[in-house]
Amino acid sequence: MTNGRPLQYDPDKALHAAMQLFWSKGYEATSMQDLLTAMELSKSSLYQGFGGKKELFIRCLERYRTHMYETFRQLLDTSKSGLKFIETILLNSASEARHPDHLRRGCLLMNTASEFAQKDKQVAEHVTIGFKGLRKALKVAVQRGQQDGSITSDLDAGILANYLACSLGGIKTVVKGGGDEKSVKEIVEVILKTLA
Amino acid sequence: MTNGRPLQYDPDKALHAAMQLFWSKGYEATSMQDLLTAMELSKSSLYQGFGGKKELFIRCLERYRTHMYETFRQLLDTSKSGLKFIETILLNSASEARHPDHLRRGCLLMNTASEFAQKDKQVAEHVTIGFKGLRKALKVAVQRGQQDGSITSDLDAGILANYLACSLGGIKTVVKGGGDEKSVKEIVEVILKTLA
DNA sequence: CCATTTACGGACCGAACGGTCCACAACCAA
DNA sequence: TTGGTTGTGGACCGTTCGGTCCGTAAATGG
Repeated sequence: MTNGRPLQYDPDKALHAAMQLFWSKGYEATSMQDLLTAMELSKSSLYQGFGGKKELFIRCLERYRTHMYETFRQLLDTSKSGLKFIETILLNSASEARHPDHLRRGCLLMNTASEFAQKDKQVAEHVTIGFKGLRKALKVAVQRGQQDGSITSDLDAGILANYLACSLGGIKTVVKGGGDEKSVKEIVEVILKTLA
Repeated sequence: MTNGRPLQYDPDKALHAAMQLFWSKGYEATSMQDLLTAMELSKSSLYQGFGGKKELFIRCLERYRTHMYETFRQLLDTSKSGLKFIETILLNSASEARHPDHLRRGCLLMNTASEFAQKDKQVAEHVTIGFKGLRKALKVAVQRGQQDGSITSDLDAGILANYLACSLGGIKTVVKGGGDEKSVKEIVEVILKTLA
């Protein structure tokens, strides 16, 4: 019972650092050493506090997901219209094209889906959950757009949300593949035209 | 000068096997052992014949790219219209959704862009070349579609080609993220509607 | 001040990694 | 048959991987 030596690191900060690293480098390419350095804790502390590499990674996925939802929610609340919200998100992804390499890192969820969602049931499940939440968030935005008239009601909100999730993934891919910002912005325009 | 012992393996077959493996597992997750087994040759032969892991990988990228172009060219030649060609490509990607995990592997070029194009200049260059070729092929198809009337001429062919490359990448991502075929087909419909 | 509890640093582990090297095998020309 | 040339199998290399373990540090309650 009761307390022993207190933690010498901030678990939240450490988790954040780990997430950033996984996000930039991917799972396989991130070594325990990398993590220890970035998280500023010792190996024993990492294993004690987070279990191991995979467990840590999954916690990073959860954190990323949660943060993403929260960001979307806030952004939607402060957006003039549903369409404007979506435009902001798409253009935000597009703007990564002019970032330096290490910041042109896409979306952790999609990267993970691409890297090894197929190989690990547990990870795949978390990716699926994340995608589902993304589509849900987009659907809410589309519905709001359909209500405020900024988005066509000719198409089902769920389908449009899926379409947008797909487009978002495509943009991330194009940017990672070296697409310049101008091209990506042109693509965004086409996508937005589809919604209007 | 002249000949010594003849090769005991088929270089083309071996390269093909390596490509399949990299395609399924990604670069980092594919070990030399995996490659030796799949290519059915010895370590020395691999180093002698292909240089090393990275060199081999790049040759796989080249092979993939070439094969992709060839496939597209043939398909376009036998397609009723530009739009039909694009529909075929998109639906083909969508159909991966019902494949078993190890065959739901997306596109080697895009996977590579996602995995580590940022980390290696040489690889990044090959990815860029591959993307450029893909966009070019799509542009040709769009132009044919605009000529035969199956695709709108309201939008620039180059922009539409970029949009399609993006959409293709998005579909691959969605499928990898566990999207079911029905949803993906609905997405394809929206994309096709944009073109018409 | 001591017992207990928890966290930490770092030595250590076996396995796997990509890569090198060399003795030997298999072919050709002379 | 022999010398030159190329390919092959496998031992071997140092490094790094993720992970374990233990002695010690730092806190608490009695």
